[in-house]
Amino acid sequence: MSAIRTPHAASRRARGQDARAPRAGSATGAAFSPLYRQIKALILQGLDRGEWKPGEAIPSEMDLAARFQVSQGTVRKAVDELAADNILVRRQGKGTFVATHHEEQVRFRFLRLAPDNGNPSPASSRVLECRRLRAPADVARMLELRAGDSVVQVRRVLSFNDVPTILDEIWLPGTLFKGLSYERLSVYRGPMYGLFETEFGISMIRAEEKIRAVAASDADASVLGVAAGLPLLSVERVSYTYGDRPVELRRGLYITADHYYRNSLN
Amino acid sequence: MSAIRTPHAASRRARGQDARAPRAGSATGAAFSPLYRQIKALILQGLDRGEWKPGEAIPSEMDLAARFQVSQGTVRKAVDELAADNILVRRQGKGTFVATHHEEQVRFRFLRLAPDNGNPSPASSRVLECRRLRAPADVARMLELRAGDSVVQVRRVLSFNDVPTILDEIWLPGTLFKGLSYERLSVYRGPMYGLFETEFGISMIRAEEKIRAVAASDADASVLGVAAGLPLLSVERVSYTYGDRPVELRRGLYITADHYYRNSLN
DNA sequence: TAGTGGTCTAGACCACATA
DNA sequence: ATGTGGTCTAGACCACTAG
Repeated sequence: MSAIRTPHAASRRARGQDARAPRAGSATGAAFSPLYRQIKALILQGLDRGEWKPGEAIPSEMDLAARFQVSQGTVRKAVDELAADNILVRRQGKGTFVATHHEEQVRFRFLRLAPDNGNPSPASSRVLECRRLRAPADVARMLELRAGDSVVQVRRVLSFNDVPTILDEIWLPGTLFKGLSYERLSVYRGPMYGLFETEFGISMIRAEEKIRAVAASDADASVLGVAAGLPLLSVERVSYTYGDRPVELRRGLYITADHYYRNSLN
Repeated sequence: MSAIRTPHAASRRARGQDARAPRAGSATGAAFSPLYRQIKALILQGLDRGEWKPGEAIPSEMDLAARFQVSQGTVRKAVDELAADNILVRRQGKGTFVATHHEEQVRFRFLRLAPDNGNPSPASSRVLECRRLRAPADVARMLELRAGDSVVQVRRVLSFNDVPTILDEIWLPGTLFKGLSYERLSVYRGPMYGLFETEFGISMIRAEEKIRAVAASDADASVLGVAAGLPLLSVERVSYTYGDRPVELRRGLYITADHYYRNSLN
C-alpha cells in the first residue's frame, strides 16, 4: 500500500506537457486539448510513420494504455473517434485494425455511383495513359505543390458490365508516386486506392468533392461513347492522407443515364 | 449501509425486459441491444412524442439516469450518439438541447450548394405554387403512402443575390401538413424546415439524395432564366423524421455555372 | 483457457454558465 | 454557489475469438 500513485497523476503529468501552454490566448484560437485527443494524435502519428500498416492490428487497448501512461478508458475514447473516422476498425475478440481499401465493404465508400436497377456490379478499369509532367498552376495549388513540380497524370475509363461510365483524370505528386507506370496500373485488379496503399504507402482517409453538371466535350464524348453535349456529372475530388495532406486530385465525368450519385445528409 | 443495491441490478432489470428475448434467433437477425441503445431509443421516443420540442433542453444527464434507473455514464453514451446524429446538441454548462433548423449554423447542413467565389449568401425563396392533389404512384411509393392519398405539392425558386439558381418541386403528405398554403409559405422568411418544425411539428433529421446531370427542359429553363438544354444538377431527396419515416420528397434542379454541390467523403 | 473489445457502474475533478 | 456537461480513472463483468 505504499508508493500509491495519486489518482489523476498520469493525466496531470501528460496534460502538463502540451495542454497547459496554449491555454491563454483566445484570439489565436489555440484550444485546450483533452488527454484522449492527445492520445488520438499520438496514434495518428504512429499510423503516419507506418508503425502499423493497413490491415494490421494495432496494440491492444491495455498495451496502449500502458505505453501512454493513461487508463484504458482514455485510450478507448481515442480509438472510438478513430473508428468513427473510418481510420481504424474494431473487431470484438480479435483486436483493432488499420482500415484498408482492400475490402469489399469499403469499395463503395469512395465510389458513390450506384446503378438505377440491380446490385452494384464490380467496375473494370481501362487505363488510357499515365505520364509524368510539370504541374499546371491549378493542380499545384490544390495539391499544395509549387507550379512546375513533378506530377503524375493518369487517365482511365471505368466500366460497369462493360459499359463505359466514368472518365477519370487523376493527378498525383510525383515525389510520392515514384514507380507508378502505365504497365503497373494496367496489370492491377482492384481498387486503385488499394494499390496506392500497398505499393506507395499512401492511405486515403478523407476527400472533398465539388459536383457540377456539364456538357460532354467532343473529346470526352468520343472516349465515353456518347453524344457530344450530353449532360455529365463533373466530380472534382481532392483526397487527403494523415495530417490532412492532399495527395490526389481527381476529376471525374460520370454518365448518369443509368446510374446516380448517392449521398446521405445527416 | 443496509438495502444496498447490488451492482448491475439496474442493468439486469432493464435488460431483462427486451434484450433477453431476441437472443436466440440468428436467421432473424434480431440483434442484442445494449442498455445505452435502449436508453437512446427511449429518448428518441420522447422526441417523437414531442415531449421536448426543437430548441428546448432535455433533462440533465443525472435526471435521465434517475428516470431510467441507469448510471449517468450509460445516459451519456446514449446522448453522445444522439449528438453525433445531429439530433441533440450539447452545450457545456447549459444543458443538452433538441436540434432545430432555426440556426445559422445548421442552415447549410441540408443546402449543399456553395458559390464558386465569395461567402455563402442567404437564399431568398419565391413560391410558384402550392396545391393539394392525389399522390402519383412514384411519389406515393417514395413517401410510403398509397397512390391517390392526399399530398401537397410546392414549387419554388431559390435565388442567391437575386439570381435564380434552384428550382424545387416538393411533395409532402397531406395529412401531416394540413394548414400549409401558398400564403403561409410566401410570408415566411427563413429555412423551410424551420417552418415545418414550428408549424407542423415535423423534424427533418436525415435525408437521402440521388444526384444526376440532366438537360434543362423548355419549361424549367424558362422559369430559371437559362437556355433550354443547359446541363443542370438533378437532386432527388427523400427526407426522414424520427423512426425513419419519410415525410418529404424534393426534386431540385440546380444551376452549377457559378455554384457547386459540396460533399465530404469519410 | 486466455486475450480482445464491449458494456456498465461509481466517483472524482475540471470547465463553463448563470444567478 | 450551484448546476450543467466534459474528462479521467478504476474495476467488474459480458461477448467473441482462437489456440
